[in-house]
Amino acid sequence: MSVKQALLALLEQGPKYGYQLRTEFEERTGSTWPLNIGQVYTTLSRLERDGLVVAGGDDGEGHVVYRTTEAGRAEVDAWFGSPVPRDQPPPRDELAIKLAIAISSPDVDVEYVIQQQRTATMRALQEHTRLKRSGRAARPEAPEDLAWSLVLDALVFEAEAEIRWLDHCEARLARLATTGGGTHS
Amino acid sequence: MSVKQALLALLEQGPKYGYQLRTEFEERTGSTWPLNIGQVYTTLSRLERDGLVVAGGDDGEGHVVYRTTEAGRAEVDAWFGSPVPRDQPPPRDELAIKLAIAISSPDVDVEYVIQQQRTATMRALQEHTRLKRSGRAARPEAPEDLAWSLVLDALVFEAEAEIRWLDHCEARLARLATTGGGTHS
DNA sequence: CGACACATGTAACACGTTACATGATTTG
DNA sequence: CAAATCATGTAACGTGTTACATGTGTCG
Repeated sequence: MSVKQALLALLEQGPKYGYQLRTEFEERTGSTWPLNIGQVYTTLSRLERDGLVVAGGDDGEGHVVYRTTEAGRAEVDAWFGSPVPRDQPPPRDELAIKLAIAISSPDVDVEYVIQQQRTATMRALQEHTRLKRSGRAARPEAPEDLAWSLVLDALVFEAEAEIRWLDHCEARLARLATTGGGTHS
Repeated sequence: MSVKQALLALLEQGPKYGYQLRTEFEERTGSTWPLNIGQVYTTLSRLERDGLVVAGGDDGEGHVVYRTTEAGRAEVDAWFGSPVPRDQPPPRDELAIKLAIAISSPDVDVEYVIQQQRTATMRALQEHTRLKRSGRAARPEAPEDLAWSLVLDALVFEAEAEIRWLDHCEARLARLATTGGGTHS
């Protein structure tokens, strides 16, 4: 649900062809989220079918160039003008679901699950900070570098929150084990 | 990619039928993520097709009862035994993508986008804390209540991290505007 | 020449959502 | 009786992934 709008937003800054869209998408997010070229073309077909973009208009090099329509422009404005919905059913959080089910399952060593996850998340966190230190994002001058830097920060913030939550879960479970709690189920 | 494993894990605690699986899933996650009943049946069909569950064995009330196979049990063990992958391409973050593209787009008021999002996320955060105060999660005694409590905590931690990130973005952009930066593009 | 990047697609599949169809049982 | 809940499914669609097919241009 985000590739569609992202491609549309990129197209609004000037007509582009498919391969170019992938390149620009990856540049602006610092190659954090690789975008399969196949998906670019299928998404463009659907956008065209829905009247949000039109193909046509040579760029003098024989590329299949797309540009936004009025409806497409409206869609982009709506995207930027409204927040990503964070109320109502939030997107499913696999980790939270996993722990929730693990807790009420005998035969599952919840402590171990938590420790495994923390190790993995900390490794990811270290990789993100390493990238920040070493990359263009270290001294962002161009807007694209700033964008990359901020994307990396988002990943860092998310990872830190996840680790804090895991610690929190561990503490709650430990307290439950020592005080009344006892065995579950 | 999480409903499949969740249903499988629930089935490993005893044979169940479709409707029952939805109820249990929602109970254990405190109705945070409603699960469409249609998806339960299609997922069960696919699990059966893949040899992870088998249908059959009456429960004495004419329900279509499923139970895990050996392969299904292995799948569940693998799920609990390995972390949710947080390295390599992390799942696409719509908000991060949106801001990254917005930053390198003239004609987009990034400040406004950030403020809109912060308002929405703070509203969601308040709703989560309200639920925590008022619900069963306030004094978790049963394991399911603890699970719900922890799920709510996860949502709170995520929302807080998002707000911190938005503040961070705003600060970086403000600094860029006052110091050298100037207009982009 | 051979490998690699550029460039455009198609097909098959996985997962998820919504809406529809159908019927039994329970409860006000 | 009417409405709600329990219960099982199917169909159509949206989005995303992987793999395959095909061809051009460039560079060592």
